[in-house]
Amino acid sequence: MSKHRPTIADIARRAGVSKVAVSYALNDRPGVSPATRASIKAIAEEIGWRPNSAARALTRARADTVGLALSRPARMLGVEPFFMELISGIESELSARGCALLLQVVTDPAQELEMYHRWWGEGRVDGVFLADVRSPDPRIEGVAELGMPAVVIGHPSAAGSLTPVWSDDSAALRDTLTYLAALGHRRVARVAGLPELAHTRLRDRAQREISAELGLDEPVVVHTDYSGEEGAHATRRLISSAARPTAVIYDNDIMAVAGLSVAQEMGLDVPADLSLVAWDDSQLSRVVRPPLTALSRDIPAYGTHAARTLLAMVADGSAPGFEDAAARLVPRGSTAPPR
Amino acid sequence: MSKHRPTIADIARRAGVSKVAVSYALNDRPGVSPATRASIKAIAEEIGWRPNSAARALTRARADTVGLALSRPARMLGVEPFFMELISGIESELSARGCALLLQVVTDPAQELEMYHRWWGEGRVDGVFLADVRSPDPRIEGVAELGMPAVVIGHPSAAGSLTPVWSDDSAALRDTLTYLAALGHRRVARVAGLPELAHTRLRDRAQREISAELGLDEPVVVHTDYSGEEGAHATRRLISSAARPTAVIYDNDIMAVAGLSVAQEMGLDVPADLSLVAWDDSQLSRVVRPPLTALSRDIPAYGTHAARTLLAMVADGSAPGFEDAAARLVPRGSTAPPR
DNA sequence: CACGGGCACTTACCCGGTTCAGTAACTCCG
DNA sequence: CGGAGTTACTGAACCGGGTAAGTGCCCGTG
Repeated sequence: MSKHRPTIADIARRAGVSKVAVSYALNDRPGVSPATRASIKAIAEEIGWRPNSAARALTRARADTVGLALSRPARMLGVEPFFMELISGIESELSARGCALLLQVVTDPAQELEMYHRWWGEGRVDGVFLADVRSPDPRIEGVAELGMPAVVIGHPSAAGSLTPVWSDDSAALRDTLTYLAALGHRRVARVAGLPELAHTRLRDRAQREISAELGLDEPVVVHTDYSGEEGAHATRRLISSAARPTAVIYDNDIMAVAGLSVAQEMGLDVPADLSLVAWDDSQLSRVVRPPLTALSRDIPAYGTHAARTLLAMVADGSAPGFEDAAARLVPRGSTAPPR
Repeated sequence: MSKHRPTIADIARRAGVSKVAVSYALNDRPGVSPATRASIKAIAEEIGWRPNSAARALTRARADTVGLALSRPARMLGVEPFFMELISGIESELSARGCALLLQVVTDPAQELEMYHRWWGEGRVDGVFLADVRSPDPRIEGVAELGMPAVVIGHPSAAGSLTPVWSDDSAALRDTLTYLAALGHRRVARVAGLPELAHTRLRDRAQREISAELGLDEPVVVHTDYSGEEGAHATRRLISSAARPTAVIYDNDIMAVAGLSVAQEMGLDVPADLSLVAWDDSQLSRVVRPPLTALSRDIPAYGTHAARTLLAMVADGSAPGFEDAAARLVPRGSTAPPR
């Protein structure tokens, strides 16, 4: 067997036609007789021909690849199931359309933007996803300037001129606070994520407004880096504070689990003494005791929608944003009326 | 500003030389005077030129990309921090060498092999990683046949003719069992992962052999799908069995946490009534009460070594395998002498 | 039976960067 | 001062596909 991958020239030689005829035949374009087309396809199949993606990218100016750079420290990435689930959802849509995902883990947003410059300049990708949007976020303007198709995974208010795919955190928070208020809670605190992230700020504001509306106390919000350690620390502080909250909402599940452990360790009964809600549901929420009441959403579907939107942008030059379903509150054993 | 990305022809025109001179200048190859080289580089910098990766791949027959396809169901992926940490480690090495990572989540190994066929046939990747090796695993032979550089993330015994990068699970298990034996445990069970995975089998065998050596009881091993649910279920069964184990080793941390919850729910005191050990450490192990004794390893470093090995294979055609450090036992509050 | 038109296929050239084989001009040396 | 060797650079071809613009050939038709 020859050591080189077969090309259309090889097929053309075998079929006794020009390589143009082969190209037409394989791309199902008119200009070849059915008989020739069939024989060309048979030969292609037989020698295991695949179109060289580089050659194709060169003429079509399409890479059939989209990029995702994540700017979180490595230790943070393992922690949250969110990204893996998002990626698997993105993938399922991409692979169905023969598109690949280029992934890069970087340490900061500046480096991420530089990555996008490189990818775009090198023609490696047709578009990118932007996650973990900050406010303000230099990536937004940077990517917009490049004219590269991009989908922001986050609220429109933070997406600038780019196309957003988002879910309504405010509605989810309203459900949760309404539920907690109905149970009789008045002091609902929140252990939030990184304060520089746009969605953290949006949640902060929504919580203040909705709390006021519902007649709850002004909420105490503690910002963390999403790690279990900081979640535990924040919980300890909240429990020890003068106006101890009767319910706490955590911006991810690892912090909620950490909070649960801390509360139990400090002799509190969950949910009688303290109710806990985890934002984003995972197996973790279900395996601890009591199981955690959680804000559940279909993250793979979220990724799928983002991918679909990005592919539409690449194909048509633009695409409408997409609002995904809001997270759904799943009450479990960690919430109850306060004592 | 022109709508097209600048090419070396643009630079050549501006510099008043041929595009060949530009190519030589930009690649630091002899054949251009220092003055010309400098001016060409300045122009390239000024107009923001980047080499088109497709064009480059076409001539050099190098994609500067390696692939990783993961064949686990989506819901499984989010659960384990392992892959995200591995990927971030792989990335850090790749990006330092200007290489990209193509990621694909597929549903089964057959599809994964098909993916590798496609990638290789299309010239999209220079090599791939193989994770979650089964025994037997059709991917091993399939990839070997293609002649595609590949690194197996797993034990040499399962890697066939491919190059392995692995860590010694047997040594880690020996440390753990020796430690538990020293504490006085005799019935040490294990809640293991998928039985079809080669490393699960290796651990199973090692556990039997080492247990016998140390004079422990023949170990009970329950296989699961790595999910918290099955971990909880397995733990319930073990606790309810006639010969209840006094210590349990879990093949991942989510199952260990699930097991901890189940044990506590069933009224057992951890560690007095039941000692627990988690294989692979994460934040999770530290935030629960008691914190879990864990087999800790530097997973990003593992990924880095795998990437380094693969890049060496791509460059030189072959590379020696690499044995990474074995997991280190980190004793925490979940292990103690049996009552 | 000449002519328009469609079919099946080819020739020629492009994409963007690399490589090989020149070719002038300039330097060195006997 | 002629020939060898070096330097700085260029033209043409190539990688593996794609597209635009032909070119014969057969067919139907007025």
